[in-house]
Amino acid sequence: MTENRQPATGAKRGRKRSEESRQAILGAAFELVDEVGYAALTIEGIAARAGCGKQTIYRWWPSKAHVLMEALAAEGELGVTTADHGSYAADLRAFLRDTFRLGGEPRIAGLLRVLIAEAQIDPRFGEVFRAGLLERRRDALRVVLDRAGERGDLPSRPAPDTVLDIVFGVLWYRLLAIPQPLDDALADDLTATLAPSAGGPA
Amino acid sequence: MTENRQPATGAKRGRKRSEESRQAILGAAFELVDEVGYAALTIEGIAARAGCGKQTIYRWWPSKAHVLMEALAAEGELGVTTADHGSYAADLRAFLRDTFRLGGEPRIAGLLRVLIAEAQIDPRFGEVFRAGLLERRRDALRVVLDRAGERGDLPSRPAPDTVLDIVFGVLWYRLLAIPQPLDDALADDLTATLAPSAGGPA
DNA sequence: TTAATTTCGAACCGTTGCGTCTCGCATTAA
DNA sequence: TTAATGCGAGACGCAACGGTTCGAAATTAA
Repeated sequence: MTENRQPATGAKRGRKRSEESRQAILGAAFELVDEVGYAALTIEGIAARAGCGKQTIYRWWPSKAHVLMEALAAEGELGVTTADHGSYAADLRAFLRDTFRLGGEPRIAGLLRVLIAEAQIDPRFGEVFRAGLLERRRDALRVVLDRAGERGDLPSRPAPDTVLDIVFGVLWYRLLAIPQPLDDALADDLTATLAPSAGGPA
Repeated sequence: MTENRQPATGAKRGRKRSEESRQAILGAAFELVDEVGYAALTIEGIAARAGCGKQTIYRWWPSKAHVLMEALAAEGELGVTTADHGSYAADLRAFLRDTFRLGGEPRIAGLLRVLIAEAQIDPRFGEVFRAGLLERRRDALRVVLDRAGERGDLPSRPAPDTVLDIVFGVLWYRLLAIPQPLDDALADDLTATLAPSAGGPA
């Protein structure tokens, strides 16, 4: 064990981590996975394209999936949109359209697909992925639901947790099962189903 | 190319395929994936446990995922339940409960998870999996929806295709994203949302 | 300035499983 | 019988893993 001579607050001793290498690695991984596919993606290949040694990757990431997850966060900034549009239906509709548009980007969609796949196969990565991505998205939608609850705007029928399951369920199912366009029509159909007060009378 | 000397109807020449080996392989794969996990599952390991040569596996299946998909069909018989219960709500409720109960079996759930994961990573297997499993399940639920349509029992609000996406979306999302029990309460909540005529007045 | 610490790129190596191939034997139709 | 096919077993070359070691460079505390 290294003895603890540093002051409790950071200020480590030696050479700093190279931000340049970090970005080169993330960029190389993002490009390569698109060119050769996830199965053929290798740490050695990433290192070669990034112009760094394998060890520099192994030092900071436990697997290629971890690299890609960080690359996803770096390249496709996940804009969480939970602005207040005045009503539950409007909020939900906006959330769905934005989320679907993001999930419709082919590069993003491809990454999401292989990452959730790897999360099933590698339990260690699964934890990171669930906490770092899936739960965050659920939290974002929960903001919308909580606001609707305070407004008294929330239908009683599908329980809030069920709404979460339906929204993200449909999103992921379309990505994984039968790749289909994730269009606005689906978003509106879902909105009408989950927030009937919008399209109906009143 | 082998010349076509056989009569058009089967009746090949040489030794027949060993049904004993086939079942030994499927059983070994089913056991091993549970013991060591999908990532550590190897063709060599399956062959060793089944007491057969590697070639006997490679001759009949292109990958371990294909083996497991056949093992799933062999072990967990997928009972598709589309009996007529008199109303759309009752049919849907029964379908959901049965499907959820099946997906709740830990062994089955584990297999489903790794198979849809592999389908994302290996496109060749993806086609087989979508056609042989995902589409079949959609077809089963479509029977229920078509019958409801003929009865005039079908709500206008969620389009039939959207119902498919919601039902299977929630099912798969629960399996993949946040392993939760898939209980009857969820099935009933979904039924009430998709077939409101049931819980409501009239 | 100096010494300690840490990262860097590069190379090496043992292990593992893949996928192909070959062997000798068993089984079956012609 | 003869030809064709499936079988178990195992050898083979290949690719990638993942862990280690090396010298050089960079950074910071003393």
